[in-house]
Amino acid sequence: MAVSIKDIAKIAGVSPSTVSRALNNHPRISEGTKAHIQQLAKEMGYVPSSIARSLAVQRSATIGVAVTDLTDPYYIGLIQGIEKAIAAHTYQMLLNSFYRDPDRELEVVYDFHQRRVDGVIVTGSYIENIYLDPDNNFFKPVVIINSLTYPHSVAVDRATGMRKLIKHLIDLGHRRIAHVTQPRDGMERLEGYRVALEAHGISVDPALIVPCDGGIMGGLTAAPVLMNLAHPPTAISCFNDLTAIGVINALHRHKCRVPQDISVTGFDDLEMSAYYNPSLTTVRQPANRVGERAVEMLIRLINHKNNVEPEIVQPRLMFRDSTAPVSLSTATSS
Amino acid sequence: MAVSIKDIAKIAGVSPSTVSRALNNHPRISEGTKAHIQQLAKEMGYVPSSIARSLAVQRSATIGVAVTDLTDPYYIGLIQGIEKAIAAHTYQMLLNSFYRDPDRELEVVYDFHQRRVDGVIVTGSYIENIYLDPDNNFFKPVVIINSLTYPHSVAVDRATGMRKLIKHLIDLGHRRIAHVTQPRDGMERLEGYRVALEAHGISVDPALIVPCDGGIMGGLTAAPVLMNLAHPPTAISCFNDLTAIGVINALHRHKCRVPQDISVTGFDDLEMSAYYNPSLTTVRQPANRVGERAVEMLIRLINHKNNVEPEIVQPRLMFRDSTAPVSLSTATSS
DNA sequence: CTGAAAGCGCTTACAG
DNA sequence: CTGAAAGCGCTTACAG
Repeated sequence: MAVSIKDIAKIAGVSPSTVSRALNNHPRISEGTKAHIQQLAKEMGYVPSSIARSLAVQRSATIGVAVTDLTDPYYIGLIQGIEKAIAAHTYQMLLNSFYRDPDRELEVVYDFHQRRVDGVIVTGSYIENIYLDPDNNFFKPVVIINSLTYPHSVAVDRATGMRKLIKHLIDLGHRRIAHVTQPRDGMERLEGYRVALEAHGISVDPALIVPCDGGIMGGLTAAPVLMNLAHPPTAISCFNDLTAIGVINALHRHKCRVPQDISVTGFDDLEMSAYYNPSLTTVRQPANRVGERAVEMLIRLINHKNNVEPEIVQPRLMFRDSTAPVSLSTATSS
Repeated sequence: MAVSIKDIAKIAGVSPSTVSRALNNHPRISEGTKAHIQQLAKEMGYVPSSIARSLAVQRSATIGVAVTDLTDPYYIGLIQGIEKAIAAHTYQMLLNSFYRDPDRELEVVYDFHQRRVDGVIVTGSYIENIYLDPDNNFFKPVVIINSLTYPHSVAVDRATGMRKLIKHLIDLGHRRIAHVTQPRDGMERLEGYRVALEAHGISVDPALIVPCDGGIMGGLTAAPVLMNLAHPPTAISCFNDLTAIGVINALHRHKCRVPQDISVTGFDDLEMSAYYNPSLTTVRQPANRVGERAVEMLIRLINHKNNVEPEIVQPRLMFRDSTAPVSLSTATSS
């Protein structure tokens, strides 16, 4: 269909080998023929086939990225960093989401292998052990984002982030602090919450821990559950910023003011969160940077550098307007 | 490196052709050998090479997607729809952004052609004429999202959306209506703004039209410019929701209440916008659906169906809490 | 139902 | 500096 190296060779009166070398700036080729062939290629509208090249050289210059959820802005931040770094290294990105379905995750990564990507990145894997098992034919390196156990991973220390955030609330005088958790991905944060409370001699009240789906809707449904408690919280720490926004919306409907009547915290620090009303106190996960680091790590692995170590990055607290000292009225009434 | 069809053939004692057919469920193959070979393939950890297959069958089952800006949630909505539809058709997606750089757009699409994608989708192209030019060797179909002139495109009628939105403001009594525009991508919306004003006998005041970058920051800087006018607006229509959020933030800093003192409108209807405070009056662009439609159209083109016509989808107005009747004080003072 | 052969479009060690 | 040949891992028309 398209013009090939052979077509050019025929017209130029040289061998295909020569055309290939001319096009690839091979050192041992006369300047004359090189120029001529490159000119000819342009005229003939030659577009090299990377797929034929990939077959010959046994690398595709492609990285497969399997992402947890395209609907969650946090993962988008990861993708931004990944895409930028991949492009900077002149790779291409095959992108797929698996929407928290382990079977789909496996399918996607298997398909990446069929397509002979040079490596894969997966965010929030549910099946990381499978990648470790040698007889699964996953013969390409895979880097996992946000695993604490996988050897090739870059992760944010969320437990510590949440622990500090809860400490902030305690310092503000809060004692009844709720946590809206996401059962699949929120275990580290929940742990940080527990550790912080216990470190301050506050016992964990199971009634104050409610599950959510990780989106705005989850916050919307979680808040009423908490506010209808006989003994409601004075602060609500949320799985992420989206949940916090849902919680704040529900609170407003309950005529609860944030932060005057109740404090609310997020997690992620989405771009929007600084401009929400009230602006969100939250934990910044440096998603772009984590994405970039994952690509760097993967490329080291692809190039068989063996000095790769798991990376853990510390998140940073962002104190803003959605938290305040516990209000006297609420605190005494509780 | 990995096991190939030939390896299997050797062990099974059949020809590679037979292995290929067994693996592909070819009709004329005995059940016995088929089962045996499939079993063997599994045992040997065979992972077929789609890249070799692509070379042989001359299709890659891959679609290239070039997207304007990965940082803008509107485009993410498009990508969600695209990814879903691509996966449903068992294609794979190669994703790249070009961040509004026409040269980069061309590079990306050229690279897609090198990789022999079966088709490409580009959002908000800056170089659509190039795709039309027959001697550019773009021998694969390309569908453009949001072009009004390209023959294979699906677009939202933004001019009409904006026109209706402005009419809504006029119906609320507003006469001094500003528009925060984005010079590259906002021309249709600006046009809708103009047409609406003129249709109601309101002359367009150039001082009320200010440019922005399409993000929150743009709104943040545009609002003060408008409020410092001798004759400030009573309503501000924004390029998109992000801009509106920036504008509202800046307004709050100016001690202006939205919508009591001034109305603000967005465009896009991001998920967040219904949960912003105040919730945003805006125009919904059905990004997911547009993305899906673009994939459907592209696949028709790939399969050489010739009944493809440009699609234009009508957006829908979402009336919420960021707009209100013009306040008497402000209106009379102006 | 199965095999030998040619081909997809490149690259690259080996000769010259 | 250039060419002939083999190979990357598949598919598929042509015979049998």
